[in-house]
Amino acid sequence: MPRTTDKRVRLVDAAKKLIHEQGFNLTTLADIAQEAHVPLGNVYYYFKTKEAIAEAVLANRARELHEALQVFSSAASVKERLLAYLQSEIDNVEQTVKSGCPIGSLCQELAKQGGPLATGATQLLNDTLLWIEKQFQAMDMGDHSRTLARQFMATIQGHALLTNTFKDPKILEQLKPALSAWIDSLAHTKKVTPSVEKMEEYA
Amino acid sequence: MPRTTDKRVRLVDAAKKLIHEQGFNLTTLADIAQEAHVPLGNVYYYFKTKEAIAEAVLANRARELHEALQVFSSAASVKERLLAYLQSEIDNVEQTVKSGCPIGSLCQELAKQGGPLATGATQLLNDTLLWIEKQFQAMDMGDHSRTLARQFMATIQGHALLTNTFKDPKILEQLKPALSAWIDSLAHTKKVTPSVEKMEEYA
DNA sequence: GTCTATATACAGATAGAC
DNA sequence: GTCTATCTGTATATAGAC
Repeated sequence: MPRTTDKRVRLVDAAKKLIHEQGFNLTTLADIAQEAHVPLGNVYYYFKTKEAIAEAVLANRARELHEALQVFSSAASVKERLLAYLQSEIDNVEQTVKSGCPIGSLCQELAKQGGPLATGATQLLNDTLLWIEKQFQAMDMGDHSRTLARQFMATIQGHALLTNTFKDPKILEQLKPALSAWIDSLAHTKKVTPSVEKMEEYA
Repeated sequence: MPRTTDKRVRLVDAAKKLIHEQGFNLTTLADIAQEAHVPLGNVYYYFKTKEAIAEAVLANRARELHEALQVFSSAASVKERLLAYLQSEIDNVEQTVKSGCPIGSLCQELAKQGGPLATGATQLLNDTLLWIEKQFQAMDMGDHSRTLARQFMATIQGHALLTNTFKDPKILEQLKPALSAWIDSLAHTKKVTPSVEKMEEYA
């Protein structure tokens, strides 16, 4: 963390990094203070509690996420938009190898302790899911958009878990051709047999 | 926890339950002792450290897993064997809604702290993955068995994460017809076009 | 606004009576 | 083998000098 930027920003950045790498419960305020080059006692001038820092981290991730989704949304086709999202995960694959998906692993951990932190983390996954669902709606997938969105997100989250567990970036990287083909197969299936029944084969 | 069974067993069962529900780091020895109806000081007669209890829990889960895989293996067809595995996850869906997949969430948490516990948790996922891979090999999927196994497991783990995050058992339950159809499509694809290229569409 | 020193709480772990 | 009492370390959080 650069020593020059605003302390509040440095603290949030440090917390964001350490919470991802070590998890929320294992990360101490002393860790965060050290990483941010801020004396421990000074942390409380900026944040009343440890939870308050975590909330700031969640807000930061939310802003970051919405900016990213905005960028992905500018791609011309549904397929390009969905693959842009996947590509952003692949761009961070070394982080994922080391510590898992920043959002997914946070949800796993915070879901267990409930409270406002769990809600905030869930919101991140939910916003992403809604964005993905919108893409499938643009593909005229109608009622199946939600199921397809879950399938898409679960595939990425599941592969992120395996990538982290087995420390192998290829697991996530190999998803790109596979999901690309999957999206094509959906469009293809739709053209050939627009019946609802056929959809379920891929849902 | 019944007060009558052996204390060591009660401690492991209590730790297993609480670690699943609260995570390893948030679960204290006092929690475990209370749940097992064992005085706190007595815990150390059975386990030297907190880590030692966690290792016993992992060993317990490993035994349980291997017994289950043994049972699934007795089904007649590959499809039935794979669906038996999925069904076992669905049978525990209320647990998953509450606390996520016992193995997957443990891997997420313990991967971040490294050490022998992370290795033990990884082993559980790896053993499962190898068993799934064996099933696809029995379907003559050859080199693609590993990729298909990852896809299968990632789908289940990903949906377990969403089930837990969004507190909705249907997310996991709806997987059964979807994965069933997916397995059929693999077999069908294989019969119609046994080329490697076509496989990747579903990988 | 900044930082040192410290209060408070509770975790893991131990000693030793029974 | 069992359990109470306690040690020790460390985390969150506060008080108050500068």
